[in-house]
Amino acid sequence: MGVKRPTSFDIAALAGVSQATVSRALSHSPAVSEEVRKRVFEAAQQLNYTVDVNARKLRSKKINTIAVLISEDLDQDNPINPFFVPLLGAILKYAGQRGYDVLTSLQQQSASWSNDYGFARRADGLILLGYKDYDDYVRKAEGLSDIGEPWVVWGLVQPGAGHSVGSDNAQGAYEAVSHLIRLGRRRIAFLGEASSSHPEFRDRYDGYARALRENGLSLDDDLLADCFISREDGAAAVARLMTRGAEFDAVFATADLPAIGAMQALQKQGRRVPQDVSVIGFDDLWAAACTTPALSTVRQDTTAAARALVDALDRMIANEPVEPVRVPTRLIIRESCGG
Amino acid sequence: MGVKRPTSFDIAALAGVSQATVSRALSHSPAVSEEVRKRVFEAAQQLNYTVDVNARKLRSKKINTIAVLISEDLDQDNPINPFFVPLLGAILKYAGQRGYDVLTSLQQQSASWSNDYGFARRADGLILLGYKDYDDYVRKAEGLSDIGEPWVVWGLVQPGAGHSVGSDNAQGAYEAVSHLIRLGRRRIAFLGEASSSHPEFRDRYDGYARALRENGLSLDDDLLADCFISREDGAAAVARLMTRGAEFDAVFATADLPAIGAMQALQKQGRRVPQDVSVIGFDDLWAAACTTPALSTVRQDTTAAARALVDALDRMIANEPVEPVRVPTRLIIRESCGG
DNA sequence: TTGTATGCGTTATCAG
DNA sequence: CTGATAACGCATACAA
Repeated sequence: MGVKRPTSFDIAALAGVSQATVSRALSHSPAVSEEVRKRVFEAAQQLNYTVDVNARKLRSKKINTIAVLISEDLDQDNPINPFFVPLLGAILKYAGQRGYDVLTSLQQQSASWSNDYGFARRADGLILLGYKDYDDYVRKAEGLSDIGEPWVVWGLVQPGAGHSVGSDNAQGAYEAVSHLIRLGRRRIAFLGEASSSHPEFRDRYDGYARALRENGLSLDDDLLADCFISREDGAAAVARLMTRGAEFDAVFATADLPAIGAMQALQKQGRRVPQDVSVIGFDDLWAAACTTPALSTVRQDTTAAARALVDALDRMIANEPVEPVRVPTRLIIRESCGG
Repeated sequence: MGVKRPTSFDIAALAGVSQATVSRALSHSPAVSEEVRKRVFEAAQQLNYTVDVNARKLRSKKINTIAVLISEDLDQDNPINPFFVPLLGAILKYAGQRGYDVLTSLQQQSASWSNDYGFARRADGLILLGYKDYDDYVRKAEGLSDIGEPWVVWGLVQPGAGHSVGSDNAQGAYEAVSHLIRLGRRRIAFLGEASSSHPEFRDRYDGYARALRENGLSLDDDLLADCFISREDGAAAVARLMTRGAEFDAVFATADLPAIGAMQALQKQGRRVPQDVSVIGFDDLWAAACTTPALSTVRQDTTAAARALVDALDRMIANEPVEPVRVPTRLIIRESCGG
């Protein structure tokens, strides 16, 4: 408690060198003799010294901190999109390896990305997870551009926009739906927002549509059910399909949460999964393996995503050019699609 | 990019006051006239000024930052204990409300809590989530005491140890097992580590034992199956019980993850849940509502937990006395226990 | 209520 | 390779 922290001057005195030399030695500057470096480290250890990061950050240009801003308010049960959880974990891990501290903040979706984290020199750059729709995204992005701090956003991948990193949504959906067709399914419902205001979901819809087309199946609007990322929405969407008398033998959902809701709704209506209806989701939440039947899904690679995000941000911080990244997905076959 | 950040001197010049006055005005010091405060805020807004947090942290004693250290390596599928996720979310939210920044870090369980975060004046205090066992805990705690930085740990509640905040594990378990007995279950298996090296689980075991005792049921070692917090462990534990021919009509697991694994293993062996075997878990992960049947469980109140953790830490930082906190749990009845 | 002066603990720029 | 010395941007004791 009361013990005063030692400063680099204390180390200098103990090691018999100047304070400047201590600083150099501790930051592994090449311009310091092995002999002196050793003395400094020993003194530091002896006094239990560590650098005051605040002084360092004040003085140096780079701050070695990344801020992760997560938009919350997904729904009641899931204040944050569960997919973000392993993604955040991967970011924490990889950023840590790269020597970055990570500040994490939950934000109301309505809040501006730039308000809290702009300008304060808290972080060198921002990683953004989640936005409500494309308009919301654009508005927030503009706020960020104004403050000039580097940022990357997870989700949509825009050609030419280096700050965009996302899964290969179209391809992932294409593979999932192709698999369903290969299993003999012909009437495949699509659960999700296909509107252009949700580009990621739109991409998944495009993959869905392409798979149908290439297999000579026609698109049927009766099989489209709008829903957002929640179990309740998925259940409601399936209920709507059934109420309107749509016939379907498979469901492709744009996220695992609605897929799980869909399975539960189907089972409640006495339709067996996968015998009567195949179900495939998107994300591969860990809970996907806990449902009965276990959920087949399109896995998003959170490790690769985290690397891409942090690397992109790191390059932007260093003022290097950055390309948008599209992270490959992988189809995970469990029980819910039957084979 | 290249635009230089304005400093408080720039604001001072624009507002026609001294830098010190700017500082006072912006930190809402009472000793500044309304008139001047207004001018300062206008100037700040005009120049898009925000305080450099690093300079502030260097200069002032308190740095308004909390570090959350999460021990990882739970198992392959779950690099971090899923229960920590909503807890972290609640901490981020509440700490944000209280004006704290939050640094989050994943650590190998083997790592020392103090190594990275001690001394560097990154944070005013530490919140610790997860430790391997009691020995591990003690070792880490000692390291922390050495550095003298305030810390609180989630988990066990030690009388007199203000840095300990946890659920009322014994009571939660007691209520769950009592409920099973009320449903007519008589042979209730306990899944978890009951050893004294895992105090939280030991408390849950004590609650289990008390419920049996008070209802005239005897403890039977045949119904105890060691397992840690993972689906695989839960499944394996049930398999062991069955292999050794133990008869049981209910399972109480010390966490949802093994409870889910147990359900899956039971179903795979053709035993119906809840008709043949009731199952209750502990935590109330969101995934508990996604299983079939939906999992009954003892909910840990992450919101209250987060408040308790942050409040305790806040008091320690302010050098005020702190009492250990035991957060109440709530039994959530779903389908897996049948009633 | 406001201004002046000082220092927080580093890193960076110069000399030597 | 090392040592003075000057910032970094703010908060605060003290004086007015």
